[in-house]
Amino acid sequence: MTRARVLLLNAAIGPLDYRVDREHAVEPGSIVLAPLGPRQLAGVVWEADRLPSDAEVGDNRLRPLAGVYDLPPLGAPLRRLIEWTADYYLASPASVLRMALASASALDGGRTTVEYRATGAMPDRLTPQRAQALERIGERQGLVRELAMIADVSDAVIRGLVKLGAIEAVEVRMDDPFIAPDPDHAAPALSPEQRAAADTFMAAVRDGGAAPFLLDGVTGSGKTEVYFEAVAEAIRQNRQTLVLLPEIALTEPFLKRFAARFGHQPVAWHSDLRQSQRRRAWRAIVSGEAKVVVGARSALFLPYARLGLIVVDEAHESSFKQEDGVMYHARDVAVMRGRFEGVPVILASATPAIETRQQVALGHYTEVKLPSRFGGATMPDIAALNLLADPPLRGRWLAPSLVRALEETLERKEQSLLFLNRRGYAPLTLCRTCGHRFQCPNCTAWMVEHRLTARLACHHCGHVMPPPAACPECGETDSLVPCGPGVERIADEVGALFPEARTAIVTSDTLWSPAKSAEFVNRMEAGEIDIVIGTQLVTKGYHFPNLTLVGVVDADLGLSGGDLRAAERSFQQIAQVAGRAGRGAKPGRVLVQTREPDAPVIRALVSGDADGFYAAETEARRHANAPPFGRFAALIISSENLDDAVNTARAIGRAAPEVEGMSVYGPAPAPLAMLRGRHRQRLLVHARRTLDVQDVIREWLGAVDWPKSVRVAVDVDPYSFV
DNA sequence: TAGGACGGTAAA
DNA sequence: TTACCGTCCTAA
Repeated sequence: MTRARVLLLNAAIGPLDYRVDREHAVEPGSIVLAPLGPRQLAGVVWEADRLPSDAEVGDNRLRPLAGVYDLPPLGAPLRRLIEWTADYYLASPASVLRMALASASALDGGRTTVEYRATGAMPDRLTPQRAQALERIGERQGLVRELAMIADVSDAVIRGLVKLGAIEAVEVRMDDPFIAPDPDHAAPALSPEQRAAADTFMAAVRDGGAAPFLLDGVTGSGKTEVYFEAVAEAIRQNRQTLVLLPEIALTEPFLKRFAARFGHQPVAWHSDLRQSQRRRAWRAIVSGEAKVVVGARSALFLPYARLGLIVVDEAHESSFKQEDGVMYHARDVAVMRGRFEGVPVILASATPAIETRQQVALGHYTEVKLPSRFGGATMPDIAALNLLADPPLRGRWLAPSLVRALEETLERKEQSLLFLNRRGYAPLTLCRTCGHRFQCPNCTAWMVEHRLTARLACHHCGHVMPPPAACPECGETDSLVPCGPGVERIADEVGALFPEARTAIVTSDTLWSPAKSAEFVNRMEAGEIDIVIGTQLVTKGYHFPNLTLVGVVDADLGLSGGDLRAAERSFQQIAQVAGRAGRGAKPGRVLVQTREPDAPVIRALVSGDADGFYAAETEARRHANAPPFGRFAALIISSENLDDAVNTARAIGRAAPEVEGMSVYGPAPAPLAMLRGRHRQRLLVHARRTLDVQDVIREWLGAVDWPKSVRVAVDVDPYSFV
């Protein structure tokens, strides 16, 4: 008898054994439907055939599989990736598998409809209507009503012919096929530097085999054009390409750019797809029809039929780190998938992460450099503005010299960008009389005032309230003051300074849909905007040749807090936003407002000494045994009940094993002590690189029990320490 | 004693 | 995760 070990789409249970009946042929990877208790669940065969009839569950207790889907089995490399991800990030294999089978409705088949066409057979009794119908229909195919219309007979005549076998029903796929991009549609003229880089990647795609690359090119160097050549090569080889982008908001400009190069858009994959779009995309990916897929990190686990290349664009972005559910880092998992599938992986960035640079230094990744801007554009000139020496007016945030620069840029009819990584109008509302601060009831966070939508909002849980007229504490009216600036407040300031200037606020609040994003790009390109005020959303991906001035409103913002990556992240963010300036023929200028012009980050940005900055940061990390030289894991213990969370965290802390090369800190309230109504405690594990922390933690947590209401999540290689 | 809330556990 | 079962409690 045949046994199959099946991994079900149920995060709470491991693989279960089933009986495979004769009518079902399965192999490892087959997507099947299996009975579980009173229900049926989709799953994937993990092992088949040669399973021993183990004593644990005897043959007689096995239930038969309910069915096998008419889909290609998941390949061995993907199954291995699922196992590796579950193992490394301490997640259940089923929760990783769910990302691969991301669309339950796609398993059942694409959307179809039934049409009718003549079979060529003549009915026994050929009435005049029937003869007329068959003659006029000819080779045509359509719905009953359409055929009746064409033949100018009633529906009943057509249905009669169907019954007699003169017309047959055919199932027709309703999803339009995706049009394949054309690798030779509009191949650009590349600089010699770009050509050499492109040739390297094209050779890697042609030769196949795992090969991680770091494409390290300054902002405006034309990295996209270079990896597009690798994509073109993959298309020619009839292999699929996956391009990962850090944010959905970036897909829209990317799709445009891709279509200009390849004649057609790639297949998009992200969490905002409608169910029908998701099903259509999933099936196209599985069949191999989708030649190029561009997506957010979740596209990484899809079952590509013939994967040939993975590109991770803006690979340094921390949004590649998933912060809930399976807490994986898409950049790192992409490299693993490339290894298992035996395909090249290109990590593209102007400001690569220290972890990635270290892989290059160790010889694990090949670095390909583009040290100069494309088309003769020069790197922008970056200067620090000391806010202590040249302070803004009271109640203002733009220093006089930045205001002058904006004025000059306006006079030249060029565009400016003001960068502040804070959504809304003001991050805190305070009562001047009693000192009351508006805090989110569910989170340890202030309520942020949003004037555009007229409300206070929590950026962590989405809690909103109308703007208060009076202080809820002391009842005082006219006593509430907004503290600190957000982009909306800067936009107000710009409006007051330059009433004639046309401004646009660019944040996830204003560019919440692809259409809004496209509209912004169009207005920018048409010169209908003079000054953009934006959050980190505008720091990457955009290419506006007439944008020549970038102002960083508060460079010190990212440096506060004890995050081990704070300096690196500040550097990347400011370097990226600075990179928006002067990408065309006109030179760019960048003014960075700071209270600490002598901080290493600011000095590095102004002097352009990225290498020196990275070298010092790397040395500091090495000294502190921080990643990539040592490793961290965070245990987050959360519960709606504070005592339960605290007690469980203490119990876990007490059970911490003594392991050579590993220290455990805490428990202590997690940096966000309350989030979405749950109290959070944290233990931090710091270990040497070579230690198998996952194994230690698995064993450690396996020996501790906690109430059902308490959730314990492990964040391996955590990114957020704040 | 019926019926509901709760907690533990099996699901192959 | 979901379904089911036993236990305990309350209302009748």
